[in-house]
Amino acid sequence: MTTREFDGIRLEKVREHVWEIPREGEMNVPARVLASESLLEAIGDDDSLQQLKNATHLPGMVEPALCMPDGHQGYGFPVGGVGAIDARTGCISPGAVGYDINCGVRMVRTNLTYDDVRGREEELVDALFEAVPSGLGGGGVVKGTADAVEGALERGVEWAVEAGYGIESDLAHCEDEGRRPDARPEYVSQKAMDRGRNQMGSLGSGNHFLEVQRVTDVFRGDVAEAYGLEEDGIVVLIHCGSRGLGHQTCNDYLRRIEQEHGDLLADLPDKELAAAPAGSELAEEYYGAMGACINFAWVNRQLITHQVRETFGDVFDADPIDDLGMELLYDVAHNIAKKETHEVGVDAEGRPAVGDAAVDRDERELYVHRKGATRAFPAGNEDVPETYREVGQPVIIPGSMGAGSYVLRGGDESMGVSFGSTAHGAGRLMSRTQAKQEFWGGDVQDDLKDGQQIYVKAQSGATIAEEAPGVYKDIDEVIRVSDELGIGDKVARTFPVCNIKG
DNA sequence: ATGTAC
Repeated sequence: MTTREFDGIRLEKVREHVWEIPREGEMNVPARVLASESLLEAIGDDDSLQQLKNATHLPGMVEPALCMPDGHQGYGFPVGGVGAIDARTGCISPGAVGYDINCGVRMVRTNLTYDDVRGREEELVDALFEAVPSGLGGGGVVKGTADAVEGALERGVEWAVEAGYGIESDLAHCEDEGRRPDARPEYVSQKAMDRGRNQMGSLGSGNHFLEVQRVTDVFRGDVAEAYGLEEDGIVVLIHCGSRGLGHQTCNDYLRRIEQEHGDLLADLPDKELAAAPAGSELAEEYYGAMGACINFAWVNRQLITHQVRETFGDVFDADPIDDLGMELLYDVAHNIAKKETHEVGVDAEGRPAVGDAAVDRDERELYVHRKGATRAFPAGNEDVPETYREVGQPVIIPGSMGAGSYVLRGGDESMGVSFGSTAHGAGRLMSRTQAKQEFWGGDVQDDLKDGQQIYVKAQSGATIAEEAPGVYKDIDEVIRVSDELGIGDKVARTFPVCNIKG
């Protein structure tokens, strides 16, 4: 048997791209890493494996805890982690969702080709930079009145479209149609709402960005056609989340868990995994508040989409919808927990079980935590919008600003292998601190422009250094693993034209 | 990720 060991954690190769940390001690289930040998080396280089192992201690975890091929260490639970926990007997963990609730990415297609934008990159990047608020702190597209914040939290994209910031088809082209049915705005604190108030329609900082891209490769022509993608076509990618509002909400509930459920916390190997027991008031309140933050993040990306459409309309002197065909291709969340029903192994008494103890499979309602992982439902799944149901859910996976991105479709194996999930990006190779020691923002910017005709404009040079292409794993390798496992199939590849950052 | 710290 092929094995690998990192800092005393041993992994056994189950099959190609699947590595298992066997169950031992207090682990409820084994853990699995979905990675090629080279990606596993990168994942084993930080604390991800220990964090993944720790997460198997969470009560009610069913089936192995998973790390996607782009995984790296995060707060308590790895970024790139998927944890499926029984929604009746288990728990829900804010750290396994992430501080940036519904950080996610959407792609807007256009009728433009690369020839239409070549030579006008600087004009375009300047106009977008002007139109889309970015960077730390406040300033949004709309005035965040109490009614606006409330509408966004309660109704998501539906609110934004009714307020004039989108078109009807935007709703269907968004995960959950841009609205979590179980959102409970009353469980979002006043402090969180105050932080979100003047951030409605703002990119933020860190790895968040807005990028104009050209399609360089089409791998599955029929699926690309269903998605409205063609080689040489121009698309726009928007990557951001719920800003201060989601961050505050995560923080609020972590503190409340510490105060109200210290007993559960004491049994966990890492305080950062703090979880509210399923069925508790706190679990219900966090789940409802998180749903509202999810809606807020969707509104955020929707308002930015509106600004992008207006800007393209101005720059190309055309109607963004009728002439430029700027329809939303799809919007995916990659920091989220949702109640979903999946098949899990059960023992003779019908209790969730793994390995030899599992004698049958049965459906269970689970809190599926996807932290830095993207839902990737296959063709035929009823949660895939009707227009895409025959080909599978679009999965948008951004790479670094020097490498480009991928559009995948949910693969036929995703439900059985990864609770209908795949990777969410290239995944960091080093910390932000280390990145700033290795790179200088201005140099990175010059190299991208001179070497690859990629025009980057950012609020802060430090952010460019933190997000330098060399800070990330190889996106092609991440996607290869997803494709070969059959959890997310390659549809098209894009390459950056211009990029704005916080 | 984040009014980059309780």
